[in-house]
Amino acid sequence: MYQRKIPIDYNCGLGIAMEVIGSKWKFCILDAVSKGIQRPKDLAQAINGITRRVLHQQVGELEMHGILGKTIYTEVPLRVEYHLTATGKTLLPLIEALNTWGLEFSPHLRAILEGGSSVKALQTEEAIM
Amino acid sequence: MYQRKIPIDYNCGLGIAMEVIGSKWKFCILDAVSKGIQRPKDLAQAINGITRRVLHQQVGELEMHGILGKTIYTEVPLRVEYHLTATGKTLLPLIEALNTWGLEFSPHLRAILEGGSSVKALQTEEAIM
DNA sequence: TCAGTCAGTGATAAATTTATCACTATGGCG
DNA sequence: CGCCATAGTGATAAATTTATCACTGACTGA
Repeated sequence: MYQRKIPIDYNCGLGIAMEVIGSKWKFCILDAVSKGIQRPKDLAQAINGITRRVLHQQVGELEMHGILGKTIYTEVPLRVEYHLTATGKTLLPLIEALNTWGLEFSPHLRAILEGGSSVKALQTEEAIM
Repeated sequence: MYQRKIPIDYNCGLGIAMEVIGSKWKFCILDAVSKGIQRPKDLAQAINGITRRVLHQQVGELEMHGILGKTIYTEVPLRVEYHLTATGKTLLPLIEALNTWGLEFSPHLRAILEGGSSVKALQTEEAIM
């Protein structure tokens, strides 16, 4: 794994949370696992846009951080399943809340980024006094 | 601002949320602003480790996304204040929750990353069946 | 004029995260 | 053996985010 050069601030809860779950795919992975999708192959199919390589990287970090657990069944063909640990389960409400917020905010972001001339309500509030 | 090459998925709430608040400093900035620290200079002092340049970048994005509003007082010396918009305020509970979670998780992360030989409870659960 | 405060910008480098592509390894099965 | 499916790794490039450093600009007051 990548060896950090800038140290983590263990006193900033937000920083810690970001370190553990703040990446492009981790939320999605946890969400999928919580819904019963447990095998790498299925995860890769279920999560739109992720590649096997990246999935492994992210899952590996989640496992290392104690958010996901891994079970290897020595069947043929090989079967591997990931599951949320107790710690991992404490994240679910946060994920759900963030997802909900994001979906609500989505149209605004789209309007802002795509030069929405229609939606102006939430646009930059800038005032000169 | 940086021009994305990989497009955003507007259907993934988590992705949207990450786009808007998922960065090293944004949470901290919002937290500070919500506590009444509103001027750039004060924010730069209050947030440990951030530089003026980066602060401006991040604040600018938050403003563009409609999370922060900006008021310019044409006094001397110039005074600028940022404040949470209505949308921004909807983020506060999430920030609080993430911060709390992070602080609770902090010791585990530290133990894991710093080769903790003492704390083993939450370590990788890997089983072979 | 010169230093001092405050807010901000431009160019660029460094750090970090994600993505690509080509591989290895195990075992079943025709 | 050759080919399938599964899970995984190594090397490296590309994308993205953060950091550095030197600036501009407006204004005050000595």
